[in-house]
Amino acid sequence: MAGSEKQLTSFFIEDILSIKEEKRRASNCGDVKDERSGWRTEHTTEQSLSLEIRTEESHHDIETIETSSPAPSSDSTSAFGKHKRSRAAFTHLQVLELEKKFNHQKYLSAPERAHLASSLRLTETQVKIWFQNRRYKTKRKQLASEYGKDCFQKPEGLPFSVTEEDLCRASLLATVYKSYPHQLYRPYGYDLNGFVINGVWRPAVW
DNA sequence: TACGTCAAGCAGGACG
DNA sequence: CGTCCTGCTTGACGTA
Repeated sequence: MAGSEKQLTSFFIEDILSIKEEKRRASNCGDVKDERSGWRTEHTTEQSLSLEIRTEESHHDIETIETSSPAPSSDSTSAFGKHKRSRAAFTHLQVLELEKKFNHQKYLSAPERAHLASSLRLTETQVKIWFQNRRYKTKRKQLASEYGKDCFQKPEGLPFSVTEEDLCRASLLATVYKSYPHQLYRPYGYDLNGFVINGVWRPAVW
């Protein structure tokens, strides 16, 4: 088994275990997620769906769980008509499948997105936003680690002692203040370890 | 209760 | 002009 495949498999195992643990806690303690938000309880109960997914890696494992993700088209206004934003919580299995797809390709075509959305009982917009956020998250982490590495290579340049964690946090702040040159920004043409053809991410060795 | 995480909102740009 | 992208920001929620 290849290294990356092994890593992916262990990731799936961890996730499945965490799902089981969450289920166990839910059955022991009851649903406490919505204690602080009556609005969310009402909303998600209406929108709750049963999700059944057979993963490619574990064909013997069929998980049926409740998703608390509300459809974005659902009404989320208060009695005063002021918009109140929801925050859908995707299930572990939904995230698992999204991660699996993201691991394979960083960008989805419209048909791929539609297929994934329907198979996960999500909207296409939710899948699109998830991939956008996921790419941004990956980039932030990459920038953080690179920035941290650079700083550790020149410890004499720092006026005080800092940990690697501090540097990672600092680099995140650096992105906020747009510290990297705008000229390096290539919206569609690149990714961390590959490139994009017709909106579909391809690895560098593709 | 402060803080971290993450889905969704928003602005602005590229592209067909 | 519509769609999708990046690069944040916002706000709901979990947790230490």
